[in-house]
Amino acid sequence: MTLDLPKGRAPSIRDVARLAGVSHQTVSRVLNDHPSIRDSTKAKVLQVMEDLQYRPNRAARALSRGRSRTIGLLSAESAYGPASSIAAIQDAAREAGYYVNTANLTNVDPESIEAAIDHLMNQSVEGIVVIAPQVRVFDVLEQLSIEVPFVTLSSRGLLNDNSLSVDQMTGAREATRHLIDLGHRQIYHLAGPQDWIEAEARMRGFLDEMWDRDVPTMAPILGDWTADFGYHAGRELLRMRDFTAIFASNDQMALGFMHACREAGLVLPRDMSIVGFDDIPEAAHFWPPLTTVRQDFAELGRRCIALLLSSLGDGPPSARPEPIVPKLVVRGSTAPPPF
Amino acid sequence: MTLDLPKGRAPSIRDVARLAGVSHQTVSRVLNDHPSIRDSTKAKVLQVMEDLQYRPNRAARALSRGRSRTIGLLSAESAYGPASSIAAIQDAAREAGYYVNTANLTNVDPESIEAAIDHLMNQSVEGIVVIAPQVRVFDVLEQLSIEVPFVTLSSRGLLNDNSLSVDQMTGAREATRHLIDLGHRQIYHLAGPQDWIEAEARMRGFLDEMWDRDVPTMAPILGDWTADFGYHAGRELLRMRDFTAIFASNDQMALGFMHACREAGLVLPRDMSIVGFDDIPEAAHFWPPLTTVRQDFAELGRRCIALLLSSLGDGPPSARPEPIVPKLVVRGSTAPPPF
DNA sequence: TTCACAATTGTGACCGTGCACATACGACCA
DNA sequence: TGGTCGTATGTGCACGGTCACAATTGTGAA
Repeated sequence: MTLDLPKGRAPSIRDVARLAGVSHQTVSRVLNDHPSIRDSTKAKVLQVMEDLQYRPNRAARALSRGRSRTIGLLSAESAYGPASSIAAIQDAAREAGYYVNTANLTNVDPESIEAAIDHLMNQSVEGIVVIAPQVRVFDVLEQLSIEVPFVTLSSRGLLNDNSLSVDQMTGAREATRHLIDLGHRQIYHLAGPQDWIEAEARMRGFLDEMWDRDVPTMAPILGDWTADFGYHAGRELLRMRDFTAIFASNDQMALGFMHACREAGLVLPRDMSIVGFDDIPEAAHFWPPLTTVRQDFAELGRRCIALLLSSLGDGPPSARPEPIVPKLVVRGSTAPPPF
Repeated sequence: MTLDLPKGRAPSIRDVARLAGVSHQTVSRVLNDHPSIRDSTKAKVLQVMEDLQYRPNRAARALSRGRSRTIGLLSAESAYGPASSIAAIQDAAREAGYYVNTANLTNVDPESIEAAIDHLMNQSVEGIVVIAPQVRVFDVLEQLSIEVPFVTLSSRGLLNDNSLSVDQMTGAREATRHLIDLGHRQIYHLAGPQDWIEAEARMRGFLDEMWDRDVPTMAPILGDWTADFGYHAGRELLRMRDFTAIFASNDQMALGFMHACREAGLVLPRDMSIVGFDDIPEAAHFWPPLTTVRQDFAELGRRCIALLLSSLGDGPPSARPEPIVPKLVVRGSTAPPPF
């Protein structure tokens, strides 16, 4: 006495209801774990669902509830760090029953940013996570007056204060202090691109520490995060050997700089001390192994979702979270100055 | 004479219709670029949409059309390569008017894989892209009998033949040939994890080339892609200096191996030749700069979406695409053997 | 038994859009 | 003048869930 089903169409709660001999509303209740359903009824319905390979239709649910359970992720194609936060974000969101829709940003001109946000808004995302740490992106976001809660992964107390970050300044200060403590007095800083928030914070940390310790500073070099840049900058800088240490704003640039040093015949770390930032997994195997600052990107990603969910009214009303403090990892690329 | 709108609710086509003095269906036609609409009518409707900041409701659209315009991306947390394909996939999909939903795979046990696929299916994705090149993932996929078209990024002609890949074998053969041509006869292969399809293909390429050139092979070392592994494996291998060259299955392991070489007092490339695979952006700045095999991951990602879209009936019926051929990049980490 | 009340289940409308079909309008031809 | 056709627009319902509310059943106390 099997009733047959409309073929070519996925089964709906009404199909399930008919076969289970209940009303569609009862099926809906089973789906949503409504408290007052007789166990026997529930079992029967679940059995039919199983038989029919029933899957709730997300669009219908979103439509009738007015909630999409989707989070948008705006990410700028970029370095190691963000990439490892992204996985954490997706995992955390999924665990909380949300879907994640990603939009990539290849350019940071206002049009692209707006287009990407638009793309996300068009799918009725309930919240947005922004991992695009360029200053410019934030400026655009600020003007866009986005209608949904959003969280940014960077350290500027702007907008709705929903921003999270690693405490870049402290990390940079530690790195700088380490060099000063070793006895270095001529220290360059290989900074990240001017318009990156992280780059700015690291540079500030460097400058502040130098200032506090009364060490005369040399103008930072503005780079672009790549190993290539570190290499070329190194070639330039090493013409005048007027420094004994360098603090690079990320590990890639540090690597490129090391390359330039070896090419110039320097022995590391005897002739030159180098500190990086990020602690990418390869840093321990550079030659010499790189002294750097470790950040916990995964933790950052998880907190990010926690914060967003609390904005959405889901999850605990997370207190304004403290920034994650990064940690200096001393390896073989730093030593006292040669004289 | 502005009619006011229900507040607290986003405007719908009916709201637009009312204000524009037309029927909701006319508004729908404007949205979908229906050919027979008077220009004046269309302009009027568009104006009202603009005024109201109207956004079509995606859920409603998906429900009524029965299409979600969403693609699922199943990705295994992994190395450099896939990461750079992902951005390309997302861009290409967005350009084609699709949304991308990502599910990460942290474990590759069958339950996790099934859960991830389930997560994607639950949002009514129309197709799935799989970037999870472990053999196991494919085995599970094969058994799961997924109801939507899907494309995989790897070189096994299985399932619906919708798989794309870089021709790993050819790349590996070229790398190996390069070492043999330099005069090396004792060559180790530092392979990737057994269960990765790429790892297998590269190992096969290595073995085939060695065989064809009548060079006796030594058993490959099975690694885990990390620089750490390359380092530790290197320490072991270098106890017996019974080889003059090594072909590592990715650049990270090559880096770790170089670390071990220097620690053992070897001068590179004089005492040891090393070839990697992938050409990550940092490889040119290793010490010495790494000879490696370059793959175009972005192109791979783009083709991937093209293939999936054609399965979905969108886009041109792309002919079965040829695999992308990687290219050997010779740098400073290879030289003739010492004797 | 009978009533109050809680537990369980059913009914119908609604969410916002697209589809099938009906209708109105104008042009053109016989 | 009437009929035919093509363009432009309107009407009503379906999509698959959820919500508010109504109806039914079961349980214990009076």
